[in-house]
Amino acid sequence: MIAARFSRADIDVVKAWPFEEARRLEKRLARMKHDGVVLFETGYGPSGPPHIGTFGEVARTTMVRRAFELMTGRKTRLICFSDDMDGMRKVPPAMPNQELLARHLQMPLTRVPDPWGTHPSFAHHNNARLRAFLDRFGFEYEFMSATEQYQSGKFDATLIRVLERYDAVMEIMLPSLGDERRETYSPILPISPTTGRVLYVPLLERDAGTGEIVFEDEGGARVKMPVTGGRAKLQWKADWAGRWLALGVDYEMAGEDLTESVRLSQRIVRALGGEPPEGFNYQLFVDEEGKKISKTKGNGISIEEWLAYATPESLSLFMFQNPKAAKKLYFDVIPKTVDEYWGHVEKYPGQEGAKALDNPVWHIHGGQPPATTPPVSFAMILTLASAVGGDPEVLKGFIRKYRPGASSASLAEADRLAHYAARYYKDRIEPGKRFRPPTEQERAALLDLSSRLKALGDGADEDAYHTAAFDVGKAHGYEKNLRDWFAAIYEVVLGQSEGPRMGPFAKIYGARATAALIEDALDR
RNA sequence: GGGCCCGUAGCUCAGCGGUAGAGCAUCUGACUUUUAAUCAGAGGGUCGAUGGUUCGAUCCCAUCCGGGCUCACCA
Repeated sequence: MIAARFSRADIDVVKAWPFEEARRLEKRLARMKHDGVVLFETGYGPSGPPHIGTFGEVARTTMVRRAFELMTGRKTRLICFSDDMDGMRKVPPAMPNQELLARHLQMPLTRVPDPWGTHPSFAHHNNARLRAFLDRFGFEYEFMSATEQYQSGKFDATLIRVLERYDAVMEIMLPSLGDERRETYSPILPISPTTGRVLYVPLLERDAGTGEIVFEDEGGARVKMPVTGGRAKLQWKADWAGRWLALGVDYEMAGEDLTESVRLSQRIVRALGGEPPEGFNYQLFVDEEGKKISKTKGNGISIEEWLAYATPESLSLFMFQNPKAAKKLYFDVIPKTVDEYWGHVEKYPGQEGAKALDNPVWHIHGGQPPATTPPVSFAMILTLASAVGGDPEVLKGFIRKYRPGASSASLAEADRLAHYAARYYKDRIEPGKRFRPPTEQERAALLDLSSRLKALGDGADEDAYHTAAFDVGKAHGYEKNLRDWFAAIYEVVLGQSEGPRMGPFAKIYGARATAALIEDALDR
């Protein structure tokens, strides 16, 4: 259906990065003579809630996936893999039941009780949050749990393979380790049969033939047991490599902070006889000053904040743009990104072939961008909000005044934006408002305007209010410079230097309400 | 210090071998009951710097400068 619009020639010249990625993936598959279902993966660590980086990774991976599907017509899957068998290294702060968590340190996250008591484990709780999070954006994916994979035996063959290629794996890993860890390192971590903790202990003996290892358990006993069936797991870089091999992952991207890990995991998977997936390192986000975003410092913005003030599509656009550059993630980019998104939506229907495929909205919507745009820009709604305050209903009224001919679908989009704008105004603009006191001349004129508005009442025509505003200005000495009069209204009453046309404003906001606004300002 | 990534107009980005582009922002003009609408127009970049390859480089190569990440442990 979608493909009918684009020829192979179009697709071959598209420059948009998801297509560049798809081309690299296509080459990999050709090299491997791989003609099955193509597997994309993203990883998630369930020791905390999903965050903006989680969104970015899934969104960007999905963009590559859709480009690849269009390019090749092949079947694909996206696995969101949760590392929920990892041991809990430390108690995550800001959570209930700290002492309960503390008692389960080093245990697999699926063995740690849920501090909120709503799920079978801490990991189950966070996994559920991940899924709810991804579902909220409509991502198409399959969730996969490390614990389930290990326990089901899906990774058994890979664990045995690690035993077989143990020396090669160690040779890759050891140079990357510090002296202390080098002494005790093992790519295979047994789960203690007595305490249930993930053990970071050396393997005293190993037998690839029987699949058994010998290690010193907590308490000092020498234990011999098989690595299979969830009794042991792989450690980090070997784990990643093992997963690629066991699942047959074809594409996975990672943050640039993981560049070195990716390199090592690639070498390991080769040592195990596999082929590393295609993928690239996207850059991390920075704050307005170009500094790394850290949760403890609280710089930059969180996904919750972005979605409080703007649409998910705008966030997707942000993720689409320039993934190889360290992008500045701060408040001022939000409104801009929202309007850029609509600009791209507007252009899309008029674009053909490669041009359309280069358009970010093709990628944001997996080839099916919406046809409707709001009748006013988000910037416009924000300025409106800054004049009339953060009441979405009032904003909606204004939008209909500004664009009487707008379709209902278009207005629905604007209404959605109005709610974001209202919130943005209340949190970000209103606190910074500065009202100046009126001069005596202005005070008299504003009082006059207030009483005339009250006299006209709420039912009058907007022209009547507008005329009143001009009459008052003329009557109070502004006949030659009415601009100053209006500026005075905005600065004294609205706390800003510019504002809306007074007639429509009074009509929609209400004549009495406007009068009250003026009187409040004079009482300030 | 080593490795990887990035550096195009005020901002966000596109262009990736053939006389510098878009959106937003800014400024000007029009609409004469406004100053956020709308329309028309303008200014603004030695494409981080320097060398090299080429008839020709923002685009290729080298070096340098600036920024980010990474080089105990954990993931």
